Amino acid sequence: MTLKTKQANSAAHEAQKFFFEIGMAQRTKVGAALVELGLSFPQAHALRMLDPEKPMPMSALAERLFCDASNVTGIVDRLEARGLVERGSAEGDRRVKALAITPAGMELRGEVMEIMSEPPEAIAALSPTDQRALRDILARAVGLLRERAPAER
Amino acid sequence: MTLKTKQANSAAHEAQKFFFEIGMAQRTKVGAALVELGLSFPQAHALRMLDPEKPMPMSALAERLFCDASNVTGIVDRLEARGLVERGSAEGDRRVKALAITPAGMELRGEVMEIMSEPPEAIAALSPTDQRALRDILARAVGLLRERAPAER
DNA sequence: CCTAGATGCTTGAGGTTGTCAAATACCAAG
DNA sequence: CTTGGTATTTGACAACCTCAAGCATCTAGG
Repeated sequence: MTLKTKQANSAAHEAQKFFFEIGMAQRTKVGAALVELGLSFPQAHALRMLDPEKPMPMSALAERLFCDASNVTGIVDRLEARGLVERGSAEGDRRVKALAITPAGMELRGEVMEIMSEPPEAIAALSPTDQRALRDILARAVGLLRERAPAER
Repeated sequence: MTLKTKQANSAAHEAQKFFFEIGMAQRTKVGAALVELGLSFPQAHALRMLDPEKPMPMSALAERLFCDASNVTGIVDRLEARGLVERGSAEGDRRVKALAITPAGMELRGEVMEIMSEPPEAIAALSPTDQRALRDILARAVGLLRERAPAER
């Protein structure tokens, strides 16, 4: 412990190093693909989070985006200006705006989903066996996380 | 293919879904820890990329940050204003600024490294066996990537 | 030497994201 | 009807980011 610095717990730390590197590369790739669509990362994320089935209040979107409600105003402004999203009125409470995706928005949203679900090159390069193993391990990881912190709110 | 949509290649795609989710959570956690240090993500990243041994030109940092050189000017301005970094002069070419980390910068850099090398909760929650397996698979992934694209510049 | 082009960095304009505090409009309970 | 809470917007301010233009400096051709 004193000589070898941190030998213990090193598997998770090394994994994190690679995880981070792959994530960085992916972020760059995705970012480039999004500019092609004329979308910034937050805009794309907002489009992803919106429910095609049911309109959603601004506040709900802010929560999903982990940012201030006043920030969402601007993001939605730009999306609405391009006709991708509409601010409707919610029934029962005239304060809340019901965010709905327009057909044009759905179209773009589809492309965004495709871009962002595309696996990073590093993962795509793995053997099918490794890919399955990776998926299973990551599935376990998020599973463990969810069962450990279920009462987060 | 027509009925089941995309069944093929789904392992990598599912893996990517989990990968993205873990990455998002980690980004939030790291971001929060960085504000504690009074650092933004780009600033922390810059600090990480600087070489403690050898001063580095602005352009080199811009490359590592994947952004425009003019952007680096501002980021370094703020780091320098806090005494974390110094713009020295490079020998041989009076145009280039040699970026060096100050002792205070090294201190903060250490904390940043620690924060960012901390594995996401999801990964930390895995069994040691899974952690090792994950590390090995990710190591193979970045290895494959590097050997496939060695002549990137 | 000296001049033309290339290179490293900064500056300025302009846009998006982000936060906070204050304003507005509305709901809901006393 | 008044009082307090909630949803959204606005305005001020800061950071990040890109592009185009500018400045100083280097380098190569004549």
